[in-house]
Amino acid sequence: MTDPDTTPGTAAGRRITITDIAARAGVSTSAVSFALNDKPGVSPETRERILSIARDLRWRPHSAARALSGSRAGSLGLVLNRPARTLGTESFFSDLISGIQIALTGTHIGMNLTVARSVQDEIDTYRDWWSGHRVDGVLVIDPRTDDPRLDVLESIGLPTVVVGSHPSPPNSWPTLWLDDADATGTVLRYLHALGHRRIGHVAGPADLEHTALRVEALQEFAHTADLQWSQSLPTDYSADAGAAATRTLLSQRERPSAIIFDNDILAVAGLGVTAEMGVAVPRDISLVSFDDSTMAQLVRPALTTLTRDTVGLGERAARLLLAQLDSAERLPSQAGPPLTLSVRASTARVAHSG
Amino acid sequence: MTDPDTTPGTAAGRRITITDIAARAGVSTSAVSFALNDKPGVSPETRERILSIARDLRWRPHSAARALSGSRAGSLGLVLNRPARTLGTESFFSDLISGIQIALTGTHIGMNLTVARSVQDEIDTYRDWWSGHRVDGVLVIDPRTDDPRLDVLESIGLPTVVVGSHPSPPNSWPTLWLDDADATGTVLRYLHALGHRRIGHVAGPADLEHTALRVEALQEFAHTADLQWSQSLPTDYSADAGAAATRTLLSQRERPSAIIFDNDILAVAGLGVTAEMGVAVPRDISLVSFDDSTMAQLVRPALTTLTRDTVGLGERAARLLLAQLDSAERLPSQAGPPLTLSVRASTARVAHSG
DNA sequence: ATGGGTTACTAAACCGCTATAGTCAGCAGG
DNA sequence: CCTGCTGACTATAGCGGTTTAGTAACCCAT
Repeated sequence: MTDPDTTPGTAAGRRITITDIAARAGVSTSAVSFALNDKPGVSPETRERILSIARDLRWRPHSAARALSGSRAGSLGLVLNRPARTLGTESFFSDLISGIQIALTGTHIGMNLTVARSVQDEIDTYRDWWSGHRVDGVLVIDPRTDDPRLDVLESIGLPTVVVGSHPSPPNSWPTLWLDDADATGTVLRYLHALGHRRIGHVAGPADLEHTALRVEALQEFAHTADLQWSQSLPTDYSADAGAAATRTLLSQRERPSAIIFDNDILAVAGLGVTAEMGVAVPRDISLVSFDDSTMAQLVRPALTTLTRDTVGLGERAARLLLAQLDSAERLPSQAGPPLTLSVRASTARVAHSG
Repeated sequence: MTDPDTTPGTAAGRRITITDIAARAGVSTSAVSFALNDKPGVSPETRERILSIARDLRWRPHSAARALSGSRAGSLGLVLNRPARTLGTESFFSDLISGIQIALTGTHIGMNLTVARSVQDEIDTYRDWWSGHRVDGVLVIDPRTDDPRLDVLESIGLPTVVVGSHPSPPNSWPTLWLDDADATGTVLRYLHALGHRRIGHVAGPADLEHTALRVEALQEFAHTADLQWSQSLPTDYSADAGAAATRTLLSQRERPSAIIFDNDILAVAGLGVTAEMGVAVPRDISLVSFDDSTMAQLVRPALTTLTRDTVGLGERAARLLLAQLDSAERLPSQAGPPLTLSVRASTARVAHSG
């Protein structure tokens, strides 16, 4: 009807483009582009003039136009792939995301997030993101043995940083890794020192790398430290599975004096089972959990946990990915923040049994 | 050196474009575009041929190109703005995100996520997203009284759906709302029926709309149902604040026989305080929590909660936003999924006090 | 046979930005 | 005076789609 630019009250204003800046500065759009991207081809005075106009006009690059003209999508991708139920309860993801965001503030880079329901689903997402030019790189969590996701990411050449439990092989995408075996050793040595010789383990999904590492660490420890008994039971990280596994462990003829849980949900579910079965914590049994969250501190007795700085982990992973985007070669893997033991009320010296 | 297309082993393959499809089908790129977008202008046979080639080639639209020409960014935005600590523990956000993702599967629309540290921060994000054409619309949560975010979103004309506690005023962006006053009434009537006449309330931040509604509902109920005593204490949703508020309530000369918590973190923290102060749940005091999460079910005693389908909420909010994107007018607000009371072990008839 | 209306397509402009090739003035060197 | 070079720009060709304005072929009615 009327010129939308001048119609008062129209909802959406027109966005500022470099053409507007060019017009106002009396130069070509190329000059504006050079100035805004810190490239040679404009005099210092002109550059400053252009920058100040851009600032005045609150100009922001049209991310699609940038992405289209070759360079960057200006976005990182993260796919969450865990049972929906688990997702919400664990603080791991939100902490990780908070950390990523810290790394991203200041840069004009955003984050794309998706929830996948299977590995195949996740792979499809990576493919879509890649062919759709939606993200410049992705963060992959929970690496598996012979992870098909990494093969795909390798083949399409989508820059990746893995958050995992050991350095990635040379010539593959870098990993930010946490030493799960070492952390498990820390817990086991502590329990051993408290006199525990029968140790149960309510583990995560068997195909996750860090599950394997923890299970292995327990087996090895049982061997070298002459435990009387030890057992790892895999779960899907759900509360129900955690409760069931705990019931199984507590129903042994001679029950364990300590149980290690692979995350807080399993641990809290297990704690509920101890109450249900009349086993006192920590008098009759000691509980330790991986993945320290607020929940672990809030339940009674508060849980002894392996604390790790997940926010810092996310931040460092994102920074590593940003660096990888700017690098022609593969960057080396890095060791992530250490896991430390936060001792609370759920662990104690083993009682002299009658 | 050599043609990257034919060089074996090069990491990144070339992306498929509609030009490839057009060449293979022997038609123009326009015809391909028509076919892929279900627009008239191509015969059914040609359309089918084009579609099958696109499928074979695993073509995906270049989101940036689409965004640039078609004016759609192909992405929704969500800004999380709560204390970092809270973020992780509450399942609300992850559930909401899961729901949004459900609504988004199938569409070729993605989700942009950011964490903000203040309202101003959040507003800046919306501005950036809008001028950078990064998102087509946003989901706004936790509306406040006289919310400045909504003013900004209104003025820049960025399509919005609010997740709130009452319908939005006409001619503003639609709200998907949960009836907090009604839900609070449900809890209060139940507690009243159990004989409770002294009811405490550990609330959320005072400037959130739903906090105000709940506080108001309690006051009104206290008046009409002749409670002997009632009090709402605001918190910042943190566990520490929840514990402190609970201590305050339990330190009354004559303490409440029931406490309502505005979310599970507060409730679990409060439950810890009852243990610490030797107040038995539910014998001495009944606890009810809003925002049912796994945590509420896992602690002992399991918490009676107001259960709501947060995943469904996210899904419906996203669908409403998608519909709003396609609509010229403002869509009407909708009532969200109902809140229902899940009674567990933390509530009981009030004991006859001596 | 002519005009008018479909139908099925193609050509080309355009979205905002980047990047390459040109243009032009000014200056140095032979 | 002509050539060559440099610095500061401009013109313009994409990037991969969408969309508008043709256009040619065909059918039907007059």
